[in-house]
Amino acid sequence: MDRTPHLLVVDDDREIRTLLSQFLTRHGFRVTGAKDGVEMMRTLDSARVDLIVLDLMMPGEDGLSLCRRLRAAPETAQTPVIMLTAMGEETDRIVGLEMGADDYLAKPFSPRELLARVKAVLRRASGPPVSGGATGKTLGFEGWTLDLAKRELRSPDGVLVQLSAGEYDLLVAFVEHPQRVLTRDQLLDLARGRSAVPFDRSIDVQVSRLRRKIEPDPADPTMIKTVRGGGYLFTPAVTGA
Amino acid sequence: MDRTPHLLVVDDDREIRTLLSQFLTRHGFRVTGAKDGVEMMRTLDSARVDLIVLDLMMPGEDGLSLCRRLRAAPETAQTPVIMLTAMGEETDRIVGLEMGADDYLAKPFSPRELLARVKAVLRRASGPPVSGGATGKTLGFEGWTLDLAKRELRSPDGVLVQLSAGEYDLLVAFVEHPQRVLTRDQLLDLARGRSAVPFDRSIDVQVSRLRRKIEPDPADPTMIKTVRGGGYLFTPAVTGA
DNA sequence: GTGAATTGGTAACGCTGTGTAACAGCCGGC
DNA sequence: GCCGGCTGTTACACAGCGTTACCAATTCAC
Repeated sequence: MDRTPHLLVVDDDREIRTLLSQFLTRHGFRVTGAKDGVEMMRTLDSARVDLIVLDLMMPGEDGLSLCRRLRAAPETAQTPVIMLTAMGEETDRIVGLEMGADDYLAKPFSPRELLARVKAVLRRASGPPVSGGATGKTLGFEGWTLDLAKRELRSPDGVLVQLSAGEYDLLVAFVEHPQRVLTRDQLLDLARGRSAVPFDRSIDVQVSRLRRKIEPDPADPTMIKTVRGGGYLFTPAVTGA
Repeated sequence: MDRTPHLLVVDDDREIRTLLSQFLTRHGFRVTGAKDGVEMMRTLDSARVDLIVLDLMMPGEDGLSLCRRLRAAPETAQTPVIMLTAMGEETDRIVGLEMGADDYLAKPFSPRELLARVKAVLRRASGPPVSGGATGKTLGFEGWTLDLAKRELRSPDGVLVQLSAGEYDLLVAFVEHPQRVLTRDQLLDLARGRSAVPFDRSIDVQVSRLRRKIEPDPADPTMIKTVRGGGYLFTPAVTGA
């Protein structure tokens, strides 16, 4: 299984971004770059990210503020963050860590050092205890109930529908991004944490299998619609809780 | 079976951390480093730790405060702690020991000296009490009761269910990390204190045995769910006491 | 409008991961 | 030493997933 961790490098300096991307890619990670908070959020919105490398000093919204926003949003509250900063002062370190960064690195640093930190953070990244965790949520759509804690789906008449792990992950991706066209690439990333290979049809097949279990008439789907040339669209409104 | 003691070195100074890690690893221990309380807690949460080496003076939350927190939490109340401090004053020693540290070492110290203390504390700690286990507490889930002091499990109708030592340890690992997908590696570490060897299927087999004793229908498990490609998930909410 | 090209649906197949029975080694009790 | 229970290993059956292939639906070129 391809569980290559997906890193997101956020830095306004394009040179640093490409440098780090190339280096980390060579060392077996999948890397996406973002030049500011807007791009960062856009990426987080449509892809699963395992760790964020975040520059502290950026024009516009800076790293601290972005980090705070990450921590505030339930989807990203658990995502590890490594902060980069030009100033090696202790105060920044403390502020960064208090803001919720998982590690901190003062510029200039060697890429090898960042690599070591990334690996260390990922090794420990199996989230904090349940106390603060966003676990145990239940989502509803069109009478169906999706229990995220139990990984269970119930049909409108309360029957437990057996989903395979892959079908469940795909459904979660849809339910967390309703009423939006998701490309096969995005779905692959959200549900499988991997990127597409040429002529990848696995999402099509998995969508087909999922439809068979949740669509009243799989031949004429209403919940998961196909957008020709675009991807798939989850039409129901989703209620949280 | 690998019963190599697992040490956790908590110090904000990366140099000291790596130095001690290397030295202790060379002397036959498994060592994890943590740079602050957050990392410490995260590690404790996902791995079994036999002893903690804790720096007294750290930015953010300091060693004394962390030690207090360790003692307050039932899972770590029994875990031995060796305190490191830059100041060799008697007061600190007393405060440290009062806080619940098992031994105390003033910087600068030779690694050999720390090694000796670690061995001594482990020898002492492995004596009377049940290792690692939080004594005296009782946990409940879905009507079941797990008595950590007696190492006993009672079914919802009050019947004592006989568990082997391994099944019990595995169940404790699950119950202490509910609603989180635990990899086979993590479970092996939590329940057995060892790491996986290639093609290690022992966790699968043990899960299967445990299911046979606690699942209403072992063929369609509801409490211990399999996450294909991920590991296992303990779904019930756990109530403490 | 017609035929070709593109895009998507899904059956079928093979690889891989998981469940579990059977077996063997170990350890403790006697 | 013998016996019984526990644990890890092995082997095999089976289910899930990705790939491929083929067909239908849609779009494009003319």
